[in-house]
Amino acid sequence: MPRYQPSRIEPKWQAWWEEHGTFATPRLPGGRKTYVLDMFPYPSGEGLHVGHPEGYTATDIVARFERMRGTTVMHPMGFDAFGLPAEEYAIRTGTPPRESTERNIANFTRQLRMLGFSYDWGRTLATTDPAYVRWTQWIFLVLFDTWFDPAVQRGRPIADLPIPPDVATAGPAAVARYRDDHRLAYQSEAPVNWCPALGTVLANEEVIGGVSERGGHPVVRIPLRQWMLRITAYADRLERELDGLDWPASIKKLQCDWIGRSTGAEVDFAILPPGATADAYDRWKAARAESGFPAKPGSDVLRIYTTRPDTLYGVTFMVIAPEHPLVDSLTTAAQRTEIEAYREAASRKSDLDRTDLAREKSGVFTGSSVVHPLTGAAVPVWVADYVLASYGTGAIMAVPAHDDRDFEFATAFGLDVVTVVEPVGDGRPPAGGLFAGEGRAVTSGPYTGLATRDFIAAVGQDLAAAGVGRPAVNYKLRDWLFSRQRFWGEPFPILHELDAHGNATGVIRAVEPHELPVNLPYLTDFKPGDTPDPPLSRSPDDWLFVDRDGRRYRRETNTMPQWAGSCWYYLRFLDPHNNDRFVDPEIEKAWMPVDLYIGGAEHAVLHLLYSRFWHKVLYDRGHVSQAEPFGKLVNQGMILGEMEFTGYRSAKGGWVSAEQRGADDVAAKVPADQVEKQGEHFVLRDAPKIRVESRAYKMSKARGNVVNPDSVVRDFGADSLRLYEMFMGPLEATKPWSTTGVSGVRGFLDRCWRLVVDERADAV
RNA sequence: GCGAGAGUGGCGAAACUGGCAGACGCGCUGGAUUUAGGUUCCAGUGCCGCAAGGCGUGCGGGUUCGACUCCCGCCUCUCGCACCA
Repeated sequence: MPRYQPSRIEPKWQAWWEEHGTFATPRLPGGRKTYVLDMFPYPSGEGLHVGHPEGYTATDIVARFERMRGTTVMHPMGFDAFGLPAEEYAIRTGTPPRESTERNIANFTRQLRMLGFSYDWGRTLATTDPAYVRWTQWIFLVLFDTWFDPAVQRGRPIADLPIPPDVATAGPAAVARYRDDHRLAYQSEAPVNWCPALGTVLANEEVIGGVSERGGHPVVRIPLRQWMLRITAYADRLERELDGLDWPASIKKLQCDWIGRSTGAEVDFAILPPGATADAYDRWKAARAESGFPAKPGSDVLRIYTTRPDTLYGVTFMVIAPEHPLVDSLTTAAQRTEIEAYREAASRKSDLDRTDLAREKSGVFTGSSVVHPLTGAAVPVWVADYVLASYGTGAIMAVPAHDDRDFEFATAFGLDVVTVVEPVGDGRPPAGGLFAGEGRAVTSGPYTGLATRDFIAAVGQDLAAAGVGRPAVNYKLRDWLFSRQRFWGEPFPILHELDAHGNATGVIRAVEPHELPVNLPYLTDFKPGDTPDPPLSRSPDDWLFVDRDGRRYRRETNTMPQWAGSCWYYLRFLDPHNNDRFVDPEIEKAWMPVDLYIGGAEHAVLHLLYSRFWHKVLYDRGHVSQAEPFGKLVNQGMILGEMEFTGYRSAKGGWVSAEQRGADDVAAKVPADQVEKQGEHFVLRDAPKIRVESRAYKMSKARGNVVNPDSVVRDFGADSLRLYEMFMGPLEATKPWSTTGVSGVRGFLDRCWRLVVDERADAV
């Protein structure tokens, strides 16, 4: 018998499996079912990375094990193929993105087959397939056709939206606009990071220090009409329904933090006209006591949100965001120049800059004051960018004695600090005048002596009774900015009505479901332009303009973000060839939820939150049978490059120990076999006094430490690669690659082979 | 700062509900094959000790017939989040 030769064994059986449909999954499970899913890859031009097969091997083990136990197993694979790299490659080379994407998918498929995973390849899909895009667009139309009813905490058809009488009497156009404002998919003017040099809008993460991460070009914040998805309506359910899921605690925590629920109160501070007399405030107070707390604040109040209404007596100033609508009216003539300049500077910063760590506090006094609702005292109003317009009401009451940000600001600008809470128990005095914890109230009028919790309850009632406050819940989660000024994405199935002059009337309508998909037009030029106008706006007229019912419409020219396709692919795998529905309800009910979902932790928040959101909307509208898509989730860790050792050489050429190196000594790579471990440190084998530094880096082309699965399979075989990756350590851990480790595993497989095969015997 | 996770040989690590600690691999040592080096194969390898034996899962305590595993306190490291009022 011959030696163990994976290069002969593996392709033979892979061909056999394919020929015999070994891993084909029936339409419905016979008895017990399990759905084992990998996070599908983006088919990049580089091909598979050794990190991919780690999770894929883990799910493959479970899938094969369950099949052997008689379970019907769903184990599919597909491709998340829309996205920026294909588009940039297309722009560089002039190749249409669909061409390079198809080539990359073919290469990925070849590599995945070579690794011998037991996927049902009859179910494969790519998010870029027109037949798939059709249903992505269809689900978008479900979102478009849904409003969130807070009374029942669930999405309902837009036709069921109650129309207030004053809207109804204003005519059908007003009703349509009212509906548009309540849909889960809606349009709004949102400030975005626009980079003129790159001709594109950038994500917050792509802007560093006010310039683009790529190329260092200036980025400006401009308002732009955008499609948004009302994920905030589902914030409460997205948080609460994490409970029943078998997910790592850290991922649940991450999602909770991202949603960021907090409870507190909204409080109105009256704005009195300059020179108002004392009784003007009394009149305002009396009117408020009668009318109660208005749903929307008028221009006569500054509404704030606080989690600590018990610190109201410690308020020494107010801060509003530079984008707050009252900035103009609150700014006095003397302060106007300074405020304008500050606001201008703030508009150039991205959100990320503004929340940059350890930044010095900055701000400008508006010149105006508001009236404290409990004491009647005048409180000065400042504008500062540490207050974000997009959270709460965009305005805060500052309590420098009990909030470290307010404390920093007060210290920087010499504002008063008034202590109103003291710690109870060990009686430690607050350090540095700052105490952010809960305790007992001091110098707080009638509330003095109350514990924080009791104070919050009591003052909440009193504020509500006086019509100047109410309990409130806030979320860090923002609505999801869903449109991109890009070519390579799903077009929105939306038409904008035009008037006789070709201008948009503001009326929009959905493309009829039977007209889907709206395919991308053929464009020779899909580069982003000088303006934020999307590439699709340069489409040929026969794509761009359509006539319906005697009216002319222009298609929406933004495209959907890459997340769209990955939000529901796990449903399409169940019924990939269905032309009538996105998934057959009987099939969906039989297979869902996904029993095991494995993928990288980088998707802990975005992908997993977005798909849960879409799934809940589909559930509310009766299209799927369960509220949550993924039962058990496991996050694989990253595979780093081979461990690298760095030594230092002096100008004379001799080695210098790492901890004693001077500024002039140069780093040099040391081969691993010249290094050994001594206690806590690595040293040179020939000179054990010389310490070297050790570190494993992320695999990257630039560093040249990328390991290609093709060469690993060629040198050692797919089974050695798979077995090695499972032996590297815990799936969840971040760990370095080791080629000697792969060869060790190959030696182990060689030994296994010899246990059952006598290589010295003649061929049978 | 807040949160989560992890500390076991020279190294990556295993040990499922408390029941023979260190499977398997790397490295190292010895041997076989080879003109030699490399490759391949076989054996050994937690630490101390010639041995008998003793000691060992970050440190200190506790529960238990029995603790890597459970409880309390401390130390170290890694990862995530971080002006969200």
